[in-house]
Amino acid sequence: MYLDLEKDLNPSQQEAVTAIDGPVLVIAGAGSGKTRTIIYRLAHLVELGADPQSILLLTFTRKAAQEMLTRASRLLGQGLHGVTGGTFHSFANSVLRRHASGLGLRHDFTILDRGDSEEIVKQVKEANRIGHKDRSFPKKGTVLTLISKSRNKEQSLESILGKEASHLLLYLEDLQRISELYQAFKQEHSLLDYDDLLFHLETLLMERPEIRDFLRRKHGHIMVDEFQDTNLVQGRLVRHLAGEEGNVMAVGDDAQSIYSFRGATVRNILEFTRSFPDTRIIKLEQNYRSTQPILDLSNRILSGAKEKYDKELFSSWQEGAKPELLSPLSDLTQAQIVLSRIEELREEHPLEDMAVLFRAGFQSYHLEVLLNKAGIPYQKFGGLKFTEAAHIKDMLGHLRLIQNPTDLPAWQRVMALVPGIGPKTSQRLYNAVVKGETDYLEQLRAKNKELAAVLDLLHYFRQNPDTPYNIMERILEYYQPLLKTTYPDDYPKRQVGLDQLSQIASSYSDLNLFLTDMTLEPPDQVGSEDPLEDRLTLSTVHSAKGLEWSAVIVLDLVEERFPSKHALMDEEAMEEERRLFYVACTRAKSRLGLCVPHSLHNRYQGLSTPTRPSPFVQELSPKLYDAFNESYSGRLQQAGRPKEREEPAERKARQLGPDELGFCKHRIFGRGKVVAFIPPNKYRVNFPSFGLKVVIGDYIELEG
DNA sequence: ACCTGATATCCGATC
DNA sequence: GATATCAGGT
Repeated sequence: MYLDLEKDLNPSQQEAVTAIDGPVLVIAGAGSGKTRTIIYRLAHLVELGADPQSILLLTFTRKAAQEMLTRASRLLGQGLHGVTGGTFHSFANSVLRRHASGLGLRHDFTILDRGDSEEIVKQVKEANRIGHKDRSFPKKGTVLTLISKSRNKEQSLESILGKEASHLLLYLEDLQRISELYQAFKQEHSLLDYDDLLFHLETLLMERPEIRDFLRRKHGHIMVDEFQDTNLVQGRLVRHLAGEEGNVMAVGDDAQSIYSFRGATVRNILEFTRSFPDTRIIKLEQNYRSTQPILDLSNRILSGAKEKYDKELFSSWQEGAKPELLSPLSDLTQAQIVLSRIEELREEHPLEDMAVLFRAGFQSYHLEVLLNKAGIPYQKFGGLKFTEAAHIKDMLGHLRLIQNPTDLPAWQRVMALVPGIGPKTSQRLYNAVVKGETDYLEQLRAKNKELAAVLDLLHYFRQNPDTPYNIMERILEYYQPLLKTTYPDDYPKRQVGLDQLSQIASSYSDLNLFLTDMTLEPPDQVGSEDPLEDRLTLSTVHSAKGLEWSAVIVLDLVEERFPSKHALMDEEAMEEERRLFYVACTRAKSRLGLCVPHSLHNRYQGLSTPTRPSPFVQELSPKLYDAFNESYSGRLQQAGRPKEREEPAERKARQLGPDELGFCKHRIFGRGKVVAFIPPNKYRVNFPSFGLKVVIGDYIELEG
């Protein structure tokens, strides 16, 4: 059996598949068969006799890599054993494990997830009494975000602060100090965060040319997917690995770049041709996914961009329903309306072929409640991850501590579970353990039976290594009772989570590998029920990247939500929001719904605040969609019919007309965007550095 | 001295 | 829902 490229692919795709010598840059529009092209290229390479081991496929998630490999082997009718496929991070991890000693690292280093890194930030901050009792000192999460941004964008903390958080500039020195202490702490205790994986790999490749050359020889064919979302180090890593004349293919779409917040830059696409002078550039512009009406609307979103994209997708399917603009009265009724729309669409499409997309994880809460009530099964991507739940972290903490006794975040978690031990004692114990001072330890052990039991348990497994599953079974014996006391309300749910973790663990024989996978590629939100069940997808737009559904509904297309309020004052950020919206719309094959609620319910003020439609929606010509409004009876009504009444009765704040809403100046907060008027004389204003504030009218000066 | 529970504030997207 | 600090108890 061999591939019929001419029958299965269009000419551009064929070119991309067969250009296997030298560097290739593929600019692949949304839905242009990018994945298909990569799959055929994989298969084609192997068919031509390339050793699968020589292929390196770098993708955005491991899931993506795995899916491509499975589909390619199905196409070929043979397994593709030996292909290295995964994320930059997982690739870096496996190289570093093998060559850790070359960098003065322990080969069993621990990888920190975000929460772990925050814990370390907190610890160095407290130990050095930085920002002590200062309420306005940035929180550990903010501190970590800034440090990581600085590293990812390879800019000084000062310039990051100046651009994104100028109100924190007065803490610059403290933040720099924390950053240094954080780096030193990781180094000292064999801990690596996500950024370290990439930078350490780069160091290794530069300092050890023999290792670099070995990898170059091994991976004669490199493919990089989602190239628009790689950051500077990743770009350099590709260059190091490929060499100047390497057989490297980068696939990306500058119009879909949505990760600049973590340092991704389209510069990598632009500079690809400079790094590899003989690059062939291939464009895929024919869209095989969406109907023409959906593409028309999507193209229109891009045409409003500041930076122009020199492509316009055209569809293979002309016919199709126009996108729908749904305008519920509030975000609460939006959930209701989306639910009924899904039930209608269900007549045409299975649940698994539909998705509801949103900007941030919490935006689906209302809908989730209703879906549960209505008994509609769903899976959610983005938002809280399986491994971020407290009980899972507790369990993994024990395992990590067995593997690396100096893993501080794990230590803190485990010790916090022991009665009578709080943060101070835990810290002191940790210091004693690291320094090998047994006196203090013994003293406490004698007093605290529970402490002795836990330490003995950990010690036992260090002496007698066992499978992750067996270790977990043993730890559960003592953790299970704790679960009930600490989570009296929802421990059954958490019990299920632990069972799932056991299930996953049972397929691993190596503890280190299991732990690494849990941080690097945490399992998708594990549904409790049958995995084959027909389920609706709820997802953040970011997590929906690369995926497609027949019907897609996008929530909360109002200012502050989508675009996010963090982006309102920053032009570049707004452009990224625009591309994000573009990505959301181009996920849809035949049905697209855009929701623009008239008001948002504000839990903490206990009232509904009016909204303004997203500017990206406002600039769309009404010809591009059919509009429906929610009537006061809760039903959708085609727009253009006589309206019943202007304002809902319960609305407490008056909606400002578009002309009245503008910018204002505040003596302390600076310039901000007026979001709403709250009678009698207050305003809700979004200040770029301070966030949303309710201010009294007398204190601000309205512009215009 | 330090643990533990109560209370106010804020909330983006990911490996 | 989480984080950080405060107040009360041992």
